[in-house]
Amino acid sequence: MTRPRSRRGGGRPTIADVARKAGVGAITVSRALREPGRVSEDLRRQIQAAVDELGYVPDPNARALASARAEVFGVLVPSLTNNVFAEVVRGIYDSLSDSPFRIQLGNTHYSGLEEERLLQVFALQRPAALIVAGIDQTPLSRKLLETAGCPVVQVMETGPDPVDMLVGFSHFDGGRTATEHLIEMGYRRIAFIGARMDPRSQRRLAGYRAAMEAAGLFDPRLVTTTPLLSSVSLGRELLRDALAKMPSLDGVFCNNDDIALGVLFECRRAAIAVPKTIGIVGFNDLDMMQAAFPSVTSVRTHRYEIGRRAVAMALAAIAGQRPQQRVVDLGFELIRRESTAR
Amino acid sequence: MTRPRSRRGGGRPTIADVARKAGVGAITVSRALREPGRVSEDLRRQIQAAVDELGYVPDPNARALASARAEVFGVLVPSLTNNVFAEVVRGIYDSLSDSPFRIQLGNTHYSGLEEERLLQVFALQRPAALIVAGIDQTPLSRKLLETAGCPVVQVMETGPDPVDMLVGFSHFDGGRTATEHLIEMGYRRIAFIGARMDPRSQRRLAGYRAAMEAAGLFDPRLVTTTPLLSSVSLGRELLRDALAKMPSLDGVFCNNDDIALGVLFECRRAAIAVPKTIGIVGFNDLDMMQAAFPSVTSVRTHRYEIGRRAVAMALAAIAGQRPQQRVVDLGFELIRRESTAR
DNA sequence: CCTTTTTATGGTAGCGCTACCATATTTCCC
DNA sequence: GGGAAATATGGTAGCGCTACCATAAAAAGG
Repeated sequence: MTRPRSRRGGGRPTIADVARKAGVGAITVSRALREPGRVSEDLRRQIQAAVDELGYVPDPNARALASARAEVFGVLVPSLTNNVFAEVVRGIYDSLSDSPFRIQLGNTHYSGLEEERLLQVFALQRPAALIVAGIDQTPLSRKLLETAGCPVVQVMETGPDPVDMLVGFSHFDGGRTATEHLIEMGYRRIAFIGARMDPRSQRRLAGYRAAMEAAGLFDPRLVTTTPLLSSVSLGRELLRDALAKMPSLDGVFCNNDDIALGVLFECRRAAIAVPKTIGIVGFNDLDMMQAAFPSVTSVRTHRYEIGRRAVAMALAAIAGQRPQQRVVDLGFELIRRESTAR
Repeated sequence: MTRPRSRRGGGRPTIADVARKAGVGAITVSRALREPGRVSEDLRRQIQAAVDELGYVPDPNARALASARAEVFGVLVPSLTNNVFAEVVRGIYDSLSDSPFRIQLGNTHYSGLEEERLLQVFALQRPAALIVAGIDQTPLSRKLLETAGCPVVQVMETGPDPVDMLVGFSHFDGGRTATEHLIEMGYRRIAFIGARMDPRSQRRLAGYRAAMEAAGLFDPRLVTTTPLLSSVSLGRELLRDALAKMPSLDGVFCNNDDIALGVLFECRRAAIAVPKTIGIVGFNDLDMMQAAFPSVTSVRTHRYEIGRRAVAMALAAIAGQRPQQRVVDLGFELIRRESTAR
């Protein structure tokens, strides 16, 4: 006579096994595990003993089906290889590693359509929370987020109109601050060089432009952009392009640190003195900016902290707490280094 | 009178709705979606029409519960910010984006214990396949992989005894080839500099040592390592340490490209000529190695391809095909550049 | 002391899907 | 043309868990 239970399953103990062993109902086991406060001290101990003895672990799939809510955070980022998002994701992972929540990571490849597709897939799982990069969702994506029925945290930016919650900083201000620093250090013909001109890069460019116009220095020929993905090599090429258009440029604000490093290498290869002839500012302040020779001025952003804060806000919302502030601006810092020390 | 169905669910159409609309049994709908070949052309069309009209999408949680198998690939990597693993993960994501499989990503932080913990969590979901970095699992991890009941692909290395399948290359050979290149170019007091000495780095070091000993050049004072995580800044520090121990060194084989870049920057800062006074070789050949000035010789590894191949092998195994080869060596290439062109 | 409210526990009925088996229906073969 | 084998479809019974409601026991209130 074979035991009828676990006909297909791998024979793992189920909640019924625990209930039998502890001499209680299955539902009480379920409660003891999820809401210990609602079960008497006595039974709780008995149940815990049975759980330990059998090595019972709840099946996440059964749980998700029965409760129509999976213990999953959906996370959507535009890139997995870009160090910036890798840091945000790391902050999210670290913050969730001690919680029961798993992470469902999606890569939108900077595509709104792909973001819509992934949000649709993610919604099927009824996630406990959604974390998405940026605030420029398509109308459909925004509707999907609004109707997801779970806390939503947009990250990396600030803005006036979050779907639910928002953690980040102002890319416009970052771009303006970087440019003002170059102006302050005496540079005048300051170029903007940017690859992968996503909305955040566009706002950095807008900040650059605002600073340049305020100083009466703006000239459209100073701006060199491309939709290609950022890379160090691309930074080299873009500086060559920028110099071809405007041989007299004396400063560069780079969209990000990869580009800045490429610009630095190209300057050295072309024997252009940094910071004497050309000043360079990057964005994000990756570790290598500090190590470079000359070290490179950059706008430090708090990417890891953005990930952590996003999770903290989502967890609070799941626990039913309304946040003090739905929009958190974590700011940035200009780190002055040799590349602009004229 | 309220409709009893979708008591808790969000009112999404279920397989029963589709079956009713198409005038068939629920199980036939299920089959039409999963094994179209087993359902007649006629019904398939009817069912497809009903699916389209209702916008039906199967519930992954219900599917996982009923079939005791989730459409999930578990992926375990030691780091999310290390570009090397980010590329592997990108290859995995890209290969799975058109499949029904989701990805469950875990970060072991280079810890065997954490790997065990994550494997235990992942196993609960009964994933369709597991992809793990490295071949140095703890005995418990190895047992968990063997009893997971799904295809397992270890990646990043080659080796004699895979749990199931294996895609990668020989780090020992990579280290030896890099070192032999330096010897061939006339360098003699060649240092090894390495951070985060995980098993793969250890094997690169072993390859270095083999090449040095074969040439009668090995000296333990040439080896500088640290368990700290790799970074460009750390590369600078380690070169200083290495020079303090052995001021006459004339070549450096670096554990990875971040370290190599740090070494390059430190050389420039200390006005040490590269490649004249010191030759530098990195490992992985990140884009920036080509862009650097001077450009840096490195061992190119096929990280994205490793991810793609791992998925291809896993999918084949899921489809019931026994692989031609359980171990795939994707090799590497030494890319010679200015940093060793004495 | 007898209601009314609260607290603690359990039973039942699914969540939406698929494994398993049963039942036609068709095709094949000698 | 009759029986075996293959093909096509459906019914039933769960997968392991939790929402919902019911009930019993204890606490509170007058």
